[in-house]
Amino acid sequence: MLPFRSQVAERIARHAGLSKEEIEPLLEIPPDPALGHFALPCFRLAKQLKKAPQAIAQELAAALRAEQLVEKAEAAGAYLNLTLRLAALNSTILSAALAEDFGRAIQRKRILVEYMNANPNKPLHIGQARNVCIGDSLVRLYRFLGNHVHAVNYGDDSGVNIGYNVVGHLHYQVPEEPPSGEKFDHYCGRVYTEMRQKEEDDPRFKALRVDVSRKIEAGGNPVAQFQRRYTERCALAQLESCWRMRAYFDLVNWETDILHLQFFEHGISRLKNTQHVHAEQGGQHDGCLVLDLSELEGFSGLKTQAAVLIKSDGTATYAAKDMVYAMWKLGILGKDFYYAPLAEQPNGRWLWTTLSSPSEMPRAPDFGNYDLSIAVIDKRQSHEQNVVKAGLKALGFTGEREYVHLPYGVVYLTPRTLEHFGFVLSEEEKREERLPFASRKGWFITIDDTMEQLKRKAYAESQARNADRGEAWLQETAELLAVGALRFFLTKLDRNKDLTFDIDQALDLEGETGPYVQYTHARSCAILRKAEEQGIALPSCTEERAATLADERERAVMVQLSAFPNAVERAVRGMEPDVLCSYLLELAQRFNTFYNALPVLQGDSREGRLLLVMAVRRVLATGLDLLGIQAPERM
RNA sequence: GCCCCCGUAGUCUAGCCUGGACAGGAUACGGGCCUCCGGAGCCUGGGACCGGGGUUCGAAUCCCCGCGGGGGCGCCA
Repeated sequence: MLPFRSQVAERIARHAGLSKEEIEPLLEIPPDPALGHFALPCFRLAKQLKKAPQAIAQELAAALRAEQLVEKAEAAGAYLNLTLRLAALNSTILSAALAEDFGRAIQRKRILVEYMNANPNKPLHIGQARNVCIGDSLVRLYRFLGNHVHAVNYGDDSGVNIGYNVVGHLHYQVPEEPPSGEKFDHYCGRVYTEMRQKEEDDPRFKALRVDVSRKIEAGGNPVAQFQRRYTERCALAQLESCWRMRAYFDLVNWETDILHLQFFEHGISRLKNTQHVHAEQGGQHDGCLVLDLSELEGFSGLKTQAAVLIKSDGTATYAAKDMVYAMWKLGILGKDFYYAPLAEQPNGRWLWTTLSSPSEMPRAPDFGNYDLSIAVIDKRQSHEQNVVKAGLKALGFTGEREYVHLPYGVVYLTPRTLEHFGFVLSEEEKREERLPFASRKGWFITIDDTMEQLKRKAYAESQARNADRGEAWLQETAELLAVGALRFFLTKLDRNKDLTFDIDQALDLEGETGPYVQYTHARSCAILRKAEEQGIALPSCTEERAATLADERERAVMVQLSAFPNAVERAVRGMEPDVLCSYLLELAQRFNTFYNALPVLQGDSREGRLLLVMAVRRVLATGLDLLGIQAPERM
């Protein structure tokens, strides 16, 4: 927030005969920057001071005019509006905004952000892209604040899904290599669909699949080895889509490693010793190991007051596996994986994989033992995630460490989006406002296809404006604009709200979009470039120069600049990267208004305005980077 | 039956946690703006808080009762 807040509160408090602590929380930023830097609504003081609020505002205004810090003090009805001396205020804001550490903090937590978590047997769709945007932005935000963060993708490679493809390749002569050089995850998706059909047609299929699943879960055999190699390849193809969106990971945790290392047996034996877990005899859960929820908070009124951990056939439920996995995350399991490097990502950061046996590989980063473990999973999983938390609680886990399920709204598709990608809909479906992803019907809008369309559009736009630029530059620019458009589109909406994906909206490059913010950044760069061409040196920040920024449009930008640390803080506190989108749009809008009204390079205020442009450029670039979006100098 | 999330202009949305000045913005529609730093922009016009109570000097915001939409409550994965 604005600097000087507490000084202002202190001065007002002295004149009002109250304490600083009583005044400070009441201070506001006026809705219109022209009104001043701070406002104090005096309604609440009326009772305490036994005066009319309007009178209080007027008396305080008169008294505060004598203050050194204050340029202007006025009463507007019951509001006291204060304008501070610009030299001091502006130079403080500008030098802060121009500094390397603007908005940063010194937090030192160990944090795990687990996201993506797609089944590694098909390409990622744009619903999963929302997950990726939220997850990666959080990783960037936490790191920005100084935390030690690991980004993890959980690979569910033991489910039935995987079995279909493996059976196809091992028993039905489906070639492992994509025939026409198709991207591997897209190929896997097609094979999967074909094998689902094969199971319907061929009575031998199911037995083969059950056998394959058993071997995969047991491990240490050729089928399991084939599966790992195959699944890894598919996951890497999926990760390519993430990398393209500039989302990067540190580790892939494979479910089969959890199985082979017997994490589950180890964790569940500890759960068995708690008073809330018992073997059920008779009733609907006969022969199961269950967690009794009736005495745990948050489950009142449910039909079933118990969660099954181990089924009567001896296998584990998802909730139970998740519980044990959560124990590893928080460092209370007492077991660890083995690790090996898997791939070097485009940003130079190494991606690691878990293993179930020791390797000769170099020492892995210090995975595990997190203070804060965040799992980005859509909100439909809330109940199960509550069961996981209940399990941790039953274990007596109430330490400083925290397990968080970060829910987000479901992504739907508009009918015309499906038609745009060539799917044929029934008349009834066409009339719906939104449709769910339905893999059974093959409705599947992938990140890769959406990115291609975006890139093509951005390319055309950019080419029209930069005819003299080379092909490589155009490609690069179109790519970063496509990423900007997609990530901003998927991030800007309130995390809790359902999102209806419409291709025409997503393809929009005007209005409240990533490219709008990117454009504003390019504009600020253009001014600084022009200054350089004209031999104008970039100024350093002095009070004298800062004091010239007195126009209301300049001040509107200043106020927004000063709010950046607060926007970062709110985005992290609520785990809502969308807050940053709103902030950046507001900053860009205010800057563009300033840009249109006031020339920078001509006139007396050149040095001050250049400082403003420099600061805006920096904050836009920093903010966009926190959303995984590049800030181009030209576009 | 119970629990959770969401209802703001034609459409999409910010503000809600922490109550305060005429509820911001985008899009679509109407009217303007490049002899001047990039028109992916700027200026301008009309258009909205689901309903009813309550608390308060003051409610989009907090509380209660409704209404509407979505999701969840499996030995599924």
